[in-house]
Amino acid sequence: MSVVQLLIPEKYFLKDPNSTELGKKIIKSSVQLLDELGFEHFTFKKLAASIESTEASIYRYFENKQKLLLYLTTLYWRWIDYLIDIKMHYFSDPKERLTEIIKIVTYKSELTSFSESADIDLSSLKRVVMTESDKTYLTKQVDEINKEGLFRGYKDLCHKIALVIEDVNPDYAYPHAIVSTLLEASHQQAFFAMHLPSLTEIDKTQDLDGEVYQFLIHTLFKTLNLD
Amino acid sequence: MSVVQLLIPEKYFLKDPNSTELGKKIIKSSVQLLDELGFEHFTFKKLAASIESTEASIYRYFENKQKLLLYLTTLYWRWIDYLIDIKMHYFSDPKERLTEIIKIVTYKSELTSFSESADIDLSSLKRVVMTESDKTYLTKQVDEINKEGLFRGYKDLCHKIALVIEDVNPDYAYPHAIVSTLLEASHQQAFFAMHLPSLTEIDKTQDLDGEVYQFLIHTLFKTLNLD
DNA sequence: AAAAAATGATAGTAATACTATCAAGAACAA
DNA sequence: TTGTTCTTGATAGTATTACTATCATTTTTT
Repeated sequence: MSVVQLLIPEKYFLKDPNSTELGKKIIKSSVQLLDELGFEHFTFKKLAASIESTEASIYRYFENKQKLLLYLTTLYWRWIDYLIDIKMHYFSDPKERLTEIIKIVTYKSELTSFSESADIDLSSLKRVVMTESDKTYLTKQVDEINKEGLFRGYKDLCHKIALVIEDVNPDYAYPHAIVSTLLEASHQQAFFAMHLPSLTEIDKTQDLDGEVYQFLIHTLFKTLNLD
Repeated sequence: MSVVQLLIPEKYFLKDPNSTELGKKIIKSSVQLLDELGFEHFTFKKLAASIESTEASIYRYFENKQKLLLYLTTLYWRWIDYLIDIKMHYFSDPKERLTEIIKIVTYKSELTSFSESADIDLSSLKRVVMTESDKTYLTKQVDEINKEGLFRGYKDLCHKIALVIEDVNPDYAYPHAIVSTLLEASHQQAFFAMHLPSLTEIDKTQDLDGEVYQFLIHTLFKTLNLD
């Protein structure tokens, strides 16, 4: 089994967490703790305690918890991006390609074939991205963070999928808008199914991922006239 | 000109901010300050300073800033809900009704005819809802808050619109899901246009509200087979 | 005029989000 | 092998936040 290294550029950290044992522990444990506590109650002090290190040591890797979250979400999107690249080798029909992309984005099971040096629990990471990733940009510092290039991972992914959409329907006017809408919806609808069920028909007692997939495919195909 | 009183039930506050002058100042100023600082940097201490009162006094009205945000977002959704009720008197064709609803949701100018005893800047409130409202539910306390009934305003609105969708196309399987998706999208796409333009075709240098409207209408009508 | 309610003033606490300093141990190079 | 550098740990300290509590004063109600 091959080990994939997703390269995260250095603008995300002060010291590369992938370069040391402590760094890898920070990544692995932060995913767990974020999943458990949520971003608001997650602190570097608690993280330090959980890996038997110190606050000061963690601050040597990441400027603050926002940057750490940015690192983790970027890792997630880069990895989805990578999975898409691989699958695209096996499908050339743009309609099929679109279907496969939506599968990768929605199904937990599509994620498993990934292993990083700091072996991260991917279900946890997905839950963290689902619940916390919007907070990376819904802040007064968006423009600043954007200038530093820290939303690159998400933007690249969005653009990659938009190109497939242009391929399938060159007349459609909103390829990027529909991609960003549906990427967000994929997380939101799953979240609603679990916590605010009256906002969606998707039923958590059924096959949640499958239902989200059906909803997204239906919306996308109708919108792009692919039926 | 008639003054509309939107009733916000008492579960949102400790003391009704609409019942006193100080309370109205709290509401009015909190919208301004939230717009200016963002939720993370907004504190009751700063709010107290801005209205020349004290932290302790504000805590007599609201348990904490999350509850205050919940109050404000509910005010916003209730008011959209109310505007829809009015407009529905003038339109009986469900397709037209849908169009009018999307207009209310997207266009700033549709909001103006509202005046509350604590005269709130509606453009500010809309910006606050756009940027901060997701944070009311993206938290570990969702279920608890939901049990208290504090998402009622948003859920009621979503259901009201879903009924119109069922009216226009009884065979469509996801009325609530598409409504929650597009309500979220209406804010997100405007936010992206302003801060992360590569995620959308919507152009802030053009008529932003109008373009969001076009995108939503297109997506909705295609999805529901209304063309 | 008395009672009750609302507000202000002040103080205090635990937790958060850092920054700084110094010592100890590991790795690595000459 | 010794010396140097790099990494981590230990500890301390600061400003701010998110509250809670108490008591005095002002305003409103009866």
